Amino acid sequence: MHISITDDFDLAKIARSGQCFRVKEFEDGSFRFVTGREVLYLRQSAGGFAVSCPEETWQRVWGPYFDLGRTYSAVQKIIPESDTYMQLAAQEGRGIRILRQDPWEMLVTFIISQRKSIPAIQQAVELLAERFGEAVTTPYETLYTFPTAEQLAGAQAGELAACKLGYRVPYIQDAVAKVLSGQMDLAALATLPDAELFEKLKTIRGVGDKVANCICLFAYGRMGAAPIDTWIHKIIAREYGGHNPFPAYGEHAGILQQFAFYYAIAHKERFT
DNA sequence: ATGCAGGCGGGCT
DNA sequence: AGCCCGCCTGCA
Repeated sequence: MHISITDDFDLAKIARSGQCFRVKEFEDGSFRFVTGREVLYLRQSAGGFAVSCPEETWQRVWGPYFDLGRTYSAVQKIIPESDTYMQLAAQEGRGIRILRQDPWEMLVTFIISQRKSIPAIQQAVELLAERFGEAVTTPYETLYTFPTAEQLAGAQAGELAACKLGYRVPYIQDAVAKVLSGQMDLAALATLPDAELFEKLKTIRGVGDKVANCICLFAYGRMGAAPIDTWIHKIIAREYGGHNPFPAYGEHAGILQQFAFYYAIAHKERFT
């Protein structure tokens, strides 16, 4: 099927923006995204995109996933002239979207992410999926779903450790236990105000400010959440004299944070 | 080879 | 409340 997207939308930038760890970029310029049991292949073609799913699935699953209901081009215009770094970052990051991903997957993935590089995170997530997820076969490949809490519940600590989770194993076990017991109802959390959602997520071991903000932003679409990782920390120190510029951007903070992050990793030399 | 990579928990002040 | 240290593991 062929679709058109009029707003800012750049697959390569989205794939490299560090918010999703299971996206695959093929040599012919096409991309693969996975959420739940749904797998999407798409590539840019003549004024739009060729997508592997039917219209119904695109509307129901992938439109929300790519946050197509929001106009990202408008965000470019709200940055004041005085914020020169953000102007630059927003220009460079134009086309990135904040993906609306599965809360459970984000919870586990961002617990894993601490003290790991992006390739290392990807590796651990793939190992988890291969060992505990379910196989899904497409015309192009066989891949594995991200394991549910139920699927991880039976895992021995040693099996989790074999997925290169290291000291995070008890954190993942705590997340599994809290979700299975109903103590942490991830679907119900969607109705909570931002601050309450944030605090509730932090009751899981291994979830601190940064990880909780990532989950708020990438799973619950809380655009005011602006996670401060080492790169954003460097940006604040180096470009803003230690003053965090993101809170002042309110409900645009999360999107701008993502632009700022993308700019930093694309120009590492400027921050090292 | 020390230090670091998209932090966090626990103990201390 | 804020600071410091240790921590699985892979990599340069």
